[in-house]
Amino acid sequence: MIDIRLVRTDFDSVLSALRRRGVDPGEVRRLAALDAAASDLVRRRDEARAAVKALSREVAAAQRSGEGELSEQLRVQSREKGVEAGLLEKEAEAAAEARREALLRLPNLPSSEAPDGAGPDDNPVVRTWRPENCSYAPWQRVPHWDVGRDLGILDLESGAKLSGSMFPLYRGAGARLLRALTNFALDDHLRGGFEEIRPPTMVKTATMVSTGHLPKFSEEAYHVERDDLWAIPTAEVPLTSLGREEVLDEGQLPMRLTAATSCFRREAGAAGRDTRGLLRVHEFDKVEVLAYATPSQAGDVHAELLARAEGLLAALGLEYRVVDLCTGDLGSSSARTFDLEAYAPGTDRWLEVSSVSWFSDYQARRANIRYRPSRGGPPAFVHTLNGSALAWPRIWAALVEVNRNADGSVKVPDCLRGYMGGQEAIPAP
RNA sequence: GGAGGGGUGGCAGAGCGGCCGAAUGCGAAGCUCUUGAAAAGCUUUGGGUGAGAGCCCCGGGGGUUCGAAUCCCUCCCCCUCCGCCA
Repeated sequence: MIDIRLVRTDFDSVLSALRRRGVDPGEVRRLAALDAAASDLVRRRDEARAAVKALSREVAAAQRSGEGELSEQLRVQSREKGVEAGLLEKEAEAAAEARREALLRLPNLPSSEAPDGAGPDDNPVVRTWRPENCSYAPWQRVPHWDVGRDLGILDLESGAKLSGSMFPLYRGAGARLLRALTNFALDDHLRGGFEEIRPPTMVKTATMVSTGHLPKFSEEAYHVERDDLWAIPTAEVPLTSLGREEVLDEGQLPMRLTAATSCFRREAGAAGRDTRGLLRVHEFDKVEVLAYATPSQAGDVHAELLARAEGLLAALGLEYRVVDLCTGDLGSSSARTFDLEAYAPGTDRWLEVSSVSWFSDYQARRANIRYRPSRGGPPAFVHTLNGSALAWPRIWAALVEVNRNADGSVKVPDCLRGYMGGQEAIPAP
């Protein structure tokens, strides 16, 4: 959530920043009004409570000095004040709740550097990278579901038999390729100074709420009712919640974390889209990078996370482009996001394989993640950043399409061979 | 799953229903002393909100009371033992 004090002290800039992302100015004005009402009630409630406390002390004093009658009078007065305070308390709570709801509805202020735009079509491509001698021959124009089936490394039918459509099953070298990708990426991030985490994949409701995945997106997540646990849609959920209610030392920042987990998405809103192959699946593996940083570090860390994801794509030899999400397409928690899209020649599409976001203090405020400045002073909210590096099904798809040889076999990228027992290619049957 | 024990400030650890937002110790910061350091002594040292006075926070929520860290209910979490188990 954004800082309510900004709404009080700098209303106009909040208004214009949110207007860039298409927020109705009326929403912001309504929030300001709710805030004023809530503050007023809090003040009146506190005055009533202060009176109760003062009277209570007088009751005690009167009792000590044996003035029974006076004590009884004061007791009655205090009780009346207490009733008044109780009523004001209820009102103040309701007002605070209304304010909180309005506040939670507002998205983050976009970074001043985020490009303006109304939707996905307005996202500028900031750069494109391609390997040397990059070209696509006819035998690379085969979609991965055909390549995978022909080589016996992707068995979508069996996945569907076990769990339903959009639950892929990889086998043989296909499964090993996934494992290689995960080890390759984790090792790379370890060398970059990241701490490897293996978090739980099922989390409590409170954990989903603190990252903003609930209640808004409950339709998108798998829920185990008996135990009231949620299957994580991304490792961002447990990793961001790691810092929940914590006060970190500034010396620990930036704190860099990486985790490989399965991710689960119901894709309820995307029924019928991308139903073929690996473009959209209910369960997939992903390596995530995440950082907590001070506000002054955040810009560099954002660039660092982006560079890591790009580095992996380049090492894998995939042509990719970097897209700067415009204000109309930015996720609601994010101040700035770069998407990475890899080119898959067989399906002839740019596949979103990573999303690298800077959330400023929006998530940290909601999850209460702070740091203690080493120069002293009160704890301040950290900035959170995260990125996928990378999401494997689409990478897997792009890889088998790009690396398909004329004879139907698929070349294993150099960087993965060590993780594949030296295997240079997945042979055609 | 069964039986017990426990959740208090950065940590450890006290706390008859009424100067308790909280003793004490450790840790940390500042100062004095010292060539410097150690030691010693003195001082300071939780968070939220608010312009401030104030108000709130002793695992979460609710209740009793003029007044709750302290009493009651409830939920959560942790620990020990037993059982089961990859």
